[in-house]
Amino acid sequence: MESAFEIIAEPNRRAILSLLVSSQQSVGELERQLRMPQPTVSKHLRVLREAGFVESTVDAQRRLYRLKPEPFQEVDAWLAQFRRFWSGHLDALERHLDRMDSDRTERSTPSTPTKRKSKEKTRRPKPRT
Amino acid sequence: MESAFEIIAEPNRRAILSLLVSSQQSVGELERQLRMPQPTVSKHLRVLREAGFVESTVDAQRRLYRLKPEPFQEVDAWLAQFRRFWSGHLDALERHLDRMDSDRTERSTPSTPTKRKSKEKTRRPKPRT
DNA sequence: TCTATATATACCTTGACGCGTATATGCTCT
DNA sequence: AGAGCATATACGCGTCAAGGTATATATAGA
Repeated sequence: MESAFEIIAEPNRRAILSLLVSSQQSVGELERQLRMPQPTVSKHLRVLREAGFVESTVDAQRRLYRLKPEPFQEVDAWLAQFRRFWSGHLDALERHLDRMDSDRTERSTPSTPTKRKSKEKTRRPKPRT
Repeated sequence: MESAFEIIAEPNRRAILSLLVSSQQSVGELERQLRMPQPTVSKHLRVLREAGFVESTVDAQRRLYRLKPEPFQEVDAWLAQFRRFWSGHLDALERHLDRMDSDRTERSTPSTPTKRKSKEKTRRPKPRT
């Protein structure tokens, strides 16, 4: 349960985060809105806190939880490498064309030199490195 | 294993996706670069394919896998609601002020009418800040 | 046809995670 | 001090997913 990705894999935790985006909330408020037992909420909040998604302050008997930005940025940073791929439809088209091409020409691997000929089959008894 | 979030929770799957961002790859190429057993790679690819992250075409005995944009967009869409929060420090200040206010006014739950039986007090001897 | 290669799938085991229940801790007011 | 509320934690359980090993399927070449 280290990475931010595992944290947000849980639907209830995503729901909690979505609720906290409007304003900070106490455990009881989250509990009521999400209609889930209090221990469940507390436990998810603990996970979220330890992962740095939220922090809490004490208000009498309550704990007020609010978001922290860092883990979101981490996720966003990872997602960024794909953004150029899917946000631009240009890229999608590009890849589509590239694919049709490589389907026939038998694609060039980035690492492998690819000395392939036209109709040369991919015959290549590659020894396992 | 429905949501896109659960899919990218797995580190090896994220690694596969990151490799595919440069160009499409065969299972064997991924296997070598990631240094993990072939069945593992195939299994992860299957999960990724069923979740719509990748698609494959046949090249002789090989399968060439490449990315598909939709699930990434889904993740990004969810992340978007938090973006205004972490990118602008302004918002952080806003939240801080809002919090101090809501401490006193005691927010009302959307579904429950909030029957504060006694007059609301919300004692707060230690604001902690 | 037989063999080597490339990928997929089946079976099993293990460990982690989420939930429910019960209980503990902490705070406040009377 | 005692009661009541708000939250945290401990424990047992069921499930599910990931890894490993073995095997199945498909394709190409001799």
